[in-house]
Amino acid sequence: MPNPVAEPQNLRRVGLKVTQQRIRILELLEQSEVKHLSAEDVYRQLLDRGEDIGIATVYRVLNQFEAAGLVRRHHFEGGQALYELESGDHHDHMVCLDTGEVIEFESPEIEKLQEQIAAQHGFLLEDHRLVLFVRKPRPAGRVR
Amino acid sequence: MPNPVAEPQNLRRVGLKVTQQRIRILELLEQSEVKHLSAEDVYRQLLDRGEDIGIATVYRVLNQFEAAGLVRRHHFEGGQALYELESGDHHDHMVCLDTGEVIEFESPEIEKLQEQIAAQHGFLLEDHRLVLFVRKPRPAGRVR
DNA sequence: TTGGGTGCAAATTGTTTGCAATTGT
DNA sequence: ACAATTGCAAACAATTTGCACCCAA
Repeated sequence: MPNPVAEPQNLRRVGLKVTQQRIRILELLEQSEVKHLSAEDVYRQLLDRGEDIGIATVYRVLNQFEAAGLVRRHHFEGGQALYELESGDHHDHMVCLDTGEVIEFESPEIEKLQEQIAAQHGFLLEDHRLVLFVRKPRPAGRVR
Repeated sequence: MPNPVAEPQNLRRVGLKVTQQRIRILELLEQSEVKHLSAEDVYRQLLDRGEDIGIATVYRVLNQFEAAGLVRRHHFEGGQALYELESGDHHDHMVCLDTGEVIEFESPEIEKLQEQIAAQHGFLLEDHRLVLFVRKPRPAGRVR
């Protein structure tokens, strides 16, 4: 079975007390269809589920999770930050400009090139952010 | 001579009235040593130069410039957006985690890979954002 | 002259923080 | 029991907006 993230030991492992709220947030991130959620999304969905939680707690917990490496924070387009569960694999994102859909992808080739470029400038690559903004091509022969 | 950006015709070309404020902002972006400035940076520096301008105008003008393709907005780390003159060439950025220094670089190979990846997913690449977070390596043999 | 542009202050949006009450260990 | 965590409301930071006045075309 896949290692479920919303497990008490995962919280203990990173030195966080196992509270209802933290478990609920992890569960939500894990179960959600949409993988990239804003703090507001998390808050609203938990309220909808009948959970008792405050927006401040959501922000605090997401920050702690990020610091602990449990989640990753993104700043695609639009003011708010989006959080996704840190799955371990390094993947980047493609955002459809028409639908807002977020697609994940991996490219070891690009990663390697990034390392090389950093090295060429005398730096060590610690992390990176790559987002492709894309669009469905107009089908051939189809015109407005 | 290199085509100066802070020229009336560049504003007219994109359908914007030629105002003192717009000219001043373009001049500042063009002359500034540091290429990536926040709205606040632009505002303060213009005030320091003795210009009479409001922060709201700076935001409005920078937004118009972005829409017109004259500047590019970035969201590296930290809350605020940074703006840089759109120079035409496609370059990406490397941010030093220790110093905050921003280095620009180009990589046609990475660009090509991006196109391929988008295509593999049935999309057309419209734009992208790539930021490398880097750090100076601890010199060999030197230990804390 | 006149519609776009500006400055000011107030309003929004997204996020953080102080503090008393609550809860996990 | 005791420190960590929570919820609320207030505080913040970055950016946007309403509106009366102003200025480039």
